[in-house]
Amino acid sequence: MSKKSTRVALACQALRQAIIEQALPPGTKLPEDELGLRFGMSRTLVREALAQLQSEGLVDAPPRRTATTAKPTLDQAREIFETRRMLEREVVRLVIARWRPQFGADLEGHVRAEETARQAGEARVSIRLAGEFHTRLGEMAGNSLLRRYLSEVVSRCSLILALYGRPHSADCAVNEHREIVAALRAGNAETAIRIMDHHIGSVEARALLDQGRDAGFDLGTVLSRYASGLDEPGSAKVARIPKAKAKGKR
Amino acid sequence: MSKKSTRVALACQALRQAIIEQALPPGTKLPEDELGLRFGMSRTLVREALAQLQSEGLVDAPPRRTATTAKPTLDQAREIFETRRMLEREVVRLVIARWRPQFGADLEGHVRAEETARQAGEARVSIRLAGEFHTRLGEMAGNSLLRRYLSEVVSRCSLILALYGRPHSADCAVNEHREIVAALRAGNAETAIRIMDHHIGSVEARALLDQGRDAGFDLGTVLSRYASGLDEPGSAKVARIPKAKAKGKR
DNA sequence: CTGGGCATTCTTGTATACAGTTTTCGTCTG
DNA sequence: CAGACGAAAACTGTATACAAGAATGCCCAG
Repeated sequence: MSKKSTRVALACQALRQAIIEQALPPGTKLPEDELGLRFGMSRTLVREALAQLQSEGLVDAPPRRTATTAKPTLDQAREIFETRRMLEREVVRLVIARWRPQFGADLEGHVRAEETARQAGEARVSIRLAGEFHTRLGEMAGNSLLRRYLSEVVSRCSLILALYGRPHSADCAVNEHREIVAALRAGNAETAIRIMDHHIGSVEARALLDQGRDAGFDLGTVLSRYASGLDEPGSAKVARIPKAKAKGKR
Repeated sequence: MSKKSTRVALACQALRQAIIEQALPPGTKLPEDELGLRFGMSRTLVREALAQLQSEGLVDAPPRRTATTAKPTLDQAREIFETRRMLEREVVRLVIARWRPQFGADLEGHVRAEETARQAGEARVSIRLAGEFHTRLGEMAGNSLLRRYLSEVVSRCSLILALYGRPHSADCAVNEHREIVAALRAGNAETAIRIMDHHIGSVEARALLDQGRDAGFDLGTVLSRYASGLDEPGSAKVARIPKAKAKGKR
């Protein structure tokens, strides 16, 4: 939300990315201490970040237990997709209503990037770009609240795919995105909505068909990839540096 | 969101209520210290509550300055109403789709309560009930995410009315609510949506027509009305009680 | 073995200390 | 008298301490 580029916002961003890109599978424990250690900040800030992510539905933080990456139930998943479909519909309407030629170029460029990533087999990048396509549309709708809601559901859908979907998702998605752009450009709202609905439907189907698997992974190594801009010991931006009484990873 | 009935949730609730009922006009300063004093908790928790409310759009908390009750711009107000209209539309559709006879009785009871409050001239209660009517619909839609989004926009609309609307708002609203219930009962989605749209439109018109006024009020006395369940000195639920180094209201 | 404590350890809940920023206000100067 | 300066006051940012609640594991009675 607010662009306050504070450290908690960075931590948030790092975790959000990691969760969305499915690097931290649903259910992964997120102990405040350890995150604080990794991010080079105190639990106070980690806790703030976790609260934020919880409100975005990416993290479960039940009262007196360790937070985990969210693990939505099938019912919740359905709700999220239902909501997403509504929002995307409205976004399409708004984008067409406010259409600028520049939008077309912009979106087409994005789709090209998706295609490139797909061909390169860059799963992680593909996933991110696929989400960003929708986010981008959300921006074009010119309603920041709607954009926020859309971003939230899109993120959560990534999470759901990680939980219930099959590993390598965004394949045909690229083509569907291309079709959507074409429909938008043509300015036919009903058509565009129909395609978008179908697109979401196919994503949902992919998600709710087969069951998830658990990959092996390590919290530390994964996070180190996402913690750029944080935890630079010599940053000197901060008065006191957390003591980090490293106890050797248990 | 999560029903964790912790103290911060209570503080949140108290502030939210106070803001929605327009007891704390937009722009009111909310210093962490003073809130902590009032609520009998430390800044840590107050801060958490404020963060939550900020994410709901009820509080502005710019980086290094005192938080205030939110003061949306006209543009933001328009965005919020636009979004609300979308959500309410979808809610109406869903409610009709899942209609139970009990819904009718429930809603009619609610409208009666609104009517009673209106006649009694209970402005504060009227405002709350008017919002709850929509919230109630949100529950009947059977989609908790959608419900959350709806609650959020409804709250924010109350805030907007406090800022830009005329003092005593929810008058004719009761009748419009009655019409909506009738349309829902009839099961005609298109009609119900049309009425709902008109309803939101009239609320919006009321809001964005004349400008706000500032009433006299005092943070302390206002909050004391909303802090029930908090700050009971003998509650003994907590180990340590904040020291409350009362410095006599400046 | 085998389930039920009970001690130990891991983590979270919450208050508080201290440093750094922003505001406020009074005073001084042109 | 307006604006500038500067010191004091009011707050927020962040780390940390300590208490208390879960989780884990171990030992013993049955």
